[in-house]
Amino acid sequence: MSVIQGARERARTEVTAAIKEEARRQLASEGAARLSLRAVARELGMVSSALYRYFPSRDDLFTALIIDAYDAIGAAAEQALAASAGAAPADRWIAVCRAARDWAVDHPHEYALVYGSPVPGYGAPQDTVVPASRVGLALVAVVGDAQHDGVLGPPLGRPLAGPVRADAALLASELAPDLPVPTIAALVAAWAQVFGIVSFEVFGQFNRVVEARGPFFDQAAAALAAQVGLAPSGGPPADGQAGDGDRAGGEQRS
Amino acid sequence: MSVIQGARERARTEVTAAIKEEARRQLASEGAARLSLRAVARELGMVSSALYRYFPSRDDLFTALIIDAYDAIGAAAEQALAASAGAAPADRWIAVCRAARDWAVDHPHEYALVYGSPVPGYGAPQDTVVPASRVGLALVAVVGDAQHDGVLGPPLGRPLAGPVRADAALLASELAPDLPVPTIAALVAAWAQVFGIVSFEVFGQFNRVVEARGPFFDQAAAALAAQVGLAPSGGPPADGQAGDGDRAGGEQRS
DNA sequence: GTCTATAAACCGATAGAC
DNA sequence: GTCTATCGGTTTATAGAC
Repeated sequence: MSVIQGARERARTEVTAAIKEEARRQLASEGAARLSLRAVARELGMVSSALYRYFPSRDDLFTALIIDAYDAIGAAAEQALAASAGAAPADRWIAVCRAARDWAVDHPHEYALVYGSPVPGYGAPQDTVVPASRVGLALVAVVGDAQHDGVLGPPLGRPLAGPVRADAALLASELAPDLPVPTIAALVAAWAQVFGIVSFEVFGQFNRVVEARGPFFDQAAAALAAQVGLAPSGGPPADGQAGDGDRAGGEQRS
Repeated sequence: MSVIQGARERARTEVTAAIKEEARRQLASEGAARLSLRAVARELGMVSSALYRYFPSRDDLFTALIIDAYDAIGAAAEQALAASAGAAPADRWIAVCRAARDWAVDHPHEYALVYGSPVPGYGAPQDTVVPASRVGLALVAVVGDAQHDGVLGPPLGRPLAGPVRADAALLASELAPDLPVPTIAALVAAWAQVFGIVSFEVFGQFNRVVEARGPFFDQAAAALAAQVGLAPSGGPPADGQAGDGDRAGGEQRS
């Protein structure tokens, strides 16, 4: 790639980034379903048709935003995974969960784009599935490392029903052949449950119910760690009263 | 109310119901954010301005749909609660959770309306908060009945951090003064976690991951029952053959 | 790759006759 | 309480000049 082409490419990359950035702003004010190419162009001082040189259709812009969101929350989780290397498995689990939750709280509209209601008429293309799996794989990695270190206990819960076991066995063969099948089943459930807490917080279901949301989340994440077989590391957090900096404020910021 | 007024009222009720019914159809095809009064009117053979006699604004139609959805899923949960009276607490818990999940799977768009991404620009009025609490209260009732029967154990998990305890204590005083505070905290977490599994199923996150979704849900609900202190009733569902699934590991008192 | 112009729709909400 | 008509916007997407 020549220098001139490099410059051209760079300009294109910058415009593409600006479009996505403005689109994310509109995600906040209008929601995914009403994201409008024209409005994005207007705000950027462009004309609507110019956008089509960057994104052939509204759905393509959409897909780019979705992939970016999955990658961002996945990167946050992976960063916590790496930063916690060597720590007690239950603490690593909590750290990874917490990283995903913190990203979601900081980016509620992008979170809604990927973990909220599907947008009718939009079918996620195949390109989204790998980014979509990153948080889950970070959780698998925590458990896999614990297993490797010989400190993984059995998951809590009753024996698996046949069809559940079959699903889990298939998953295990694909992404973590060394983990016991019941552990995989517990992991999948815990994965969904973590996002249940995050969604309740981000989508406002905890309004007037849970105020200390950070500590509450950590408490629930710790219980989920135990559920998948990660032994608690010892004492509770710092139990103190001092807030962890969480406000209880409204769920929508712009 | 006279007979004539009764007839007039009835007609009004029927039109109102027809509007909501058509609006629910559009919820499915367009999503909440794009629900359009004009389109509803068009489909009903009315003129758009006529709708304003029934719903003063789009947001009011919205609110009605939301309340209906909360009431429907709440009624499903309450019906399972009543139908399971006398059964083992863990089984009642699973039945109530399963009723909510089944309703959600049968009504994905209404479910998305209330448990999915908030619609930007719409602020839920106070009228929605009582209906919104019905499923949660059904779960509280299961645990409260178990406590009343003396078969409620301690919740799993570590001791509560101070702020979490404070929130839970306030909630307990409002809706279940007889339940231990840690139980309330575990209940709130379990409540959110149940909906996490439901949302992952309804919103497509389980595609190509979990296929046996009913049994998987029951498995997870059973684990959550144990988490809030409801002892398992005995054997696994029916289906399970030889499990290497291991039972409860170390119990951590709270 | 940005522009103008255009097609062919759509929207919420209101005024005022009947 | 339904109608017509209207205000003042909005949208996706394309054609074709530059």
